[in-house]
Amino acid sequence: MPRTALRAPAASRPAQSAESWRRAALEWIAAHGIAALAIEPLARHLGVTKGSFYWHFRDRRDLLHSALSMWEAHDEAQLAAYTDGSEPAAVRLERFFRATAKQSLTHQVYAALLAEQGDAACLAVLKRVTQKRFDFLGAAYRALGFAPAAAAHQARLTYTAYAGLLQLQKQGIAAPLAGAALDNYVEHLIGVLLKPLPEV
Amino acid sequence: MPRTALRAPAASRPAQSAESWRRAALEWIAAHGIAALAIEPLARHLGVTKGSFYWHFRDRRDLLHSALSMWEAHDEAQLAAYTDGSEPAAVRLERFFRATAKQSLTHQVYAALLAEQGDAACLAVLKRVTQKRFDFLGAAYRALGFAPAAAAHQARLTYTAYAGLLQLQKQGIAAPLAGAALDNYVEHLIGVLLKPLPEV
DNA sequence: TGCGGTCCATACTCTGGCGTATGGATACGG
DNA sequence: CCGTATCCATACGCCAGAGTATGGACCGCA
Repeated sequence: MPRTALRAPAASRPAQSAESWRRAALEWIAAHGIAALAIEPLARHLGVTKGSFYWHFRDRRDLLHSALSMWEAHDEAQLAAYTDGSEPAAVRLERFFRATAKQSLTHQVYAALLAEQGDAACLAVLKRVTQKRFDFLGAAYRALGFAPAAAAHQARLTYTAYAGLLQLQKQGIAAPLAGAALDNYVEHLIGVLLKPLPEV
Repeated sequence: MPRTALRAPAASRPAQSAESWRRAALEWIAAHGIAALAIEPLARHLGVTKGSFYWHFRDRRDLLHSALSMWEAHDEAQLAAYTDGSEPAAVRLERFFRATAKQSLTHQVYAALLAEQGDAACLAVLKRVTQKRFDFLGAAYRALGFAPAAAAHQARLTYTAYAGLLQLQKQGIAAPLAGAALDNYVEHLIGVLLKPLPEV
């Protein structure tokens, strides 16, 4: 562990190796899951040894929490990009749908987090991120004219469909849905999920 | 490992300890995931030792595959109950929705299987089960009057919403949705997912 | 030139789970 | 009453990964 840096890390050198550990950890999680995040295999993957790791981090939990914090911040920034704009709700949601449909590291990490149950801190991160996204969807649906209760239900339906598709894609089931097929499906989703509810 | 039983297992005695191992394995998987399925902890949980395990099974893979086969057979039987009936498609689907909404061991195991990536055999089981359920939904939607492509999309939407809800519930996020709230949501789903598509 | 600080390699110990070997206990048939 | 088969406990060896201790390479600076 870095003993309370007495001197600033010499801004000239890169020396951002802690960052690479965090990034590598997220990629590893996305690929193999949280439980599979081990120090020595990751070190081998990076071409270094544990000596490096234990200089930058206290232990495995430290790396895990540190990496997830980084991920959470990134996700919040991502979401904010869709909250700030003052465009109409329908347009914003459509844009959100289309952007979210594309697989990326962020979503893979989310899938891993949702899949395995890590410790309390991991669950807390997962809860915060999920709640933020959920609230975003609920607000969007209300802006679309849904009644509060219906908006909540619709947000839940939309979000669970997102989460479920993530899992299925991750396992290679339900065809990767690339290109035209994906667009086609997204259009279907927009047709079903973004239309005002029929009076029941 | 049982050396090629020279004599039938004396039908008088229960001696079905292999079954208890399988059941316990499924419960353990439902609770802690596939990766966490270990022999010694499970033996401690059962109040026995590894000696018992290695008499009934060759190794960990043996138990895992054996338990999952049992689970798969159970799931197929469950699904068949909704395929056999000659009731109208809409009624059948509604019944399916309501029944599926209740959490149970089967669904927890499915969630675990969907979450972590085990070996090839596990993935094969997962694929078969998913495909069967998916086909069931697709056929039901076609019977409801959906065009083939739309039925496939709708089946995907429905199924991913199911899978996603499973995961969220498993993590204790999105409120367990018990009782009235659950019924309420299921009604919403039926309203959104079981109505014929509006002409787009 | 030597000194402190940064970053990593090497060489341990320790823990937990896997798989094996072997013997003990119980029940049943002859 | 003995032999055999079933089922499980005990006691090992083995291995991978966690965490620790220590030294060494390299750099900036006085």
